[in-house]
Amino acid sequence: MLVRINTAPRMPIDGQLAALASERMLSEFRYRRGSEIFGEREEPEYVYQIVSGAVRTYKLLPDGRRQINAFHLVGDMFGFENETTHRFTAEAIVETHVHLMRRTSILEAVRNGGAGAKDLIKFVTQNLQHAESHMLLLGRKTSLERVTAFLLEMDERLQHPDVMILPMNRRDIADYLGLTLETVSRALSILRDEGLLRFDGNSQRRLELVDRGALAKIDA
Amino acid sequence: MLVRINTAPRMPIDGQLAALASERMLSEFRYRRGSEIFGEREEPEYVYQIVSGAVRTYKLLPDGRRQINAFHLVGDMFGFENETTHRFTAEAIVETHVHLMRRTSILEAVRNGGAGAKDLIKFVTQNLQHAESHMLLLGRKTSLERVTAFLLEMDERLQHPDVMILPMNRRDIADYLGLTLETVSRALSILRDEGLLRFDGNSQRRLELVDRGALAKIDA
DNA sequence: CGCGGAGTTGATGATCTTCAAACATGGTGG
DNA sequence: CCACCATGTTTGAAGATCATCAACTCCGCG
Repeated sequence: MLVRINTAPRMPIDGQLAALASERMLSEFRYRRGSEIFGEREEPEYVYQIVSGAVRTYKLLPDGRRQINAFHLVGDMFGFENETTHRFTAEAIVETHVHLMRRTSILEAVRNGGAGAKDLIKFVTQNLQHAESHMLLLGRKTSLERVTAFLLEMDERLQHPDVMILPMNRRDIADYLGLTLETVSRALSILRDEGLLRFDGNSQRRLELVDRGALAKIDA
Repeated sequence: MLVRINTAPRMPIDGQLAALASERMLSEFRYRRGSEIFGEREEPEYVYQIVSGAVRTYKLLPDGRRQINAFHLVGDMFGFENETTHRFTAEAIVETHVHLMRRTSILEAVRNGGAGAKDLIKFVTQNLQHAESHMLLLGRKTSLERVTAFLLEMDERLQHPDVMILPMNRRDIADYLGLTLETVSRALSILRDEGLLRFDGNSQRRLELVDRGALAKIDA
């Protein structure tokens, strides 16, 4: 049996602003694992689309508590701002290649009243929808439900691969779900012990969802 | 000394879509305290602007856990959807008067490429920004920080009244902050005991922020 | 191989929730 | 106009979940 994994074939680029993107693309850029792409409160200059790799965007509290807002995977666009400052910090989770385009050229396209405006509304709306369902998760779900929801979200975004390869570590997952890394680890162990989930071979980053139906039932 | 309170003078209507709204307004409508304005998964027909009163929008989990997404106050618009279903339920917290306009007429305005598109992007972006900072609150702040943040948010939205009159009860606040009503009550008691906050007269819904600076320091 | 980051697991503890009871508030009708 | 009642709020005690602290193991990489 052929095993699909989620790294090998580069996924088709499908961001809502793809048309704008490809027309206005400036250049490709590479970020090393862990490096910052832009910082919170910086002035936005570019909009980014991921060619390969993965990115986390997050906010920090003064004492260092971190809330990861979103993970951005291959094909995703991020970094767009209407306002004059970024609302997040963005970092490459692994070595990441992106396409850059100038923010101003996107804004211009919107001003010129083309299809750009509608695409942009859709883009922002999708971010909003994600944030809304994430608020429900953060405000009201248990740790087991959160971790399950995370797995199902990744599964869907990676198009249900046989083996899911997670680019992020347990701390990233924890900071996305409003938990600690230990709690994430324990939840994964429970799901594994219940047979809903299998770690692939030796790696704790490669996992296989054995029973998506049962997982969906856990995620309230 | 003259005491400003936040109910008396009807605030100027200032939603981002106000221009569209006033042009296309259909009619005024009244909702009784506690009544549903629209339900999650319903097809959106109208966009609403609050003339008087207050509205909560929320999502429910199957077992009844509730996450209130936002409170909408006088002048605020809500209920706009790009998609074909509402993503929330909306209920009147107190007796509420709204202006209705047809959703389709807004969409039309956007399609026609007027100023509508830009206003709409701004509107959706502001909702997104609110959701993003609320994710940080829900994922990473303590109960005392959450309640403090709530008070400061309301204070600002009501334009720093001397006496803040909250339309919502403790359970609503709790479901907004991802807490229980008891925890909210305890946090308010702490803030009162520390002298940062005063209950006005007998009512637990009328309160005065005595030391906004100290409150801002608590809200990390 | 061995080193260091990452992950798991266990023990303990803090915060928040749950359960419970008492009290306050504001609207209603006698 | 005031007593009454439903609803809302506070406070306390006990319990659950998740966080913290700690030790150990695993894995990937040089």
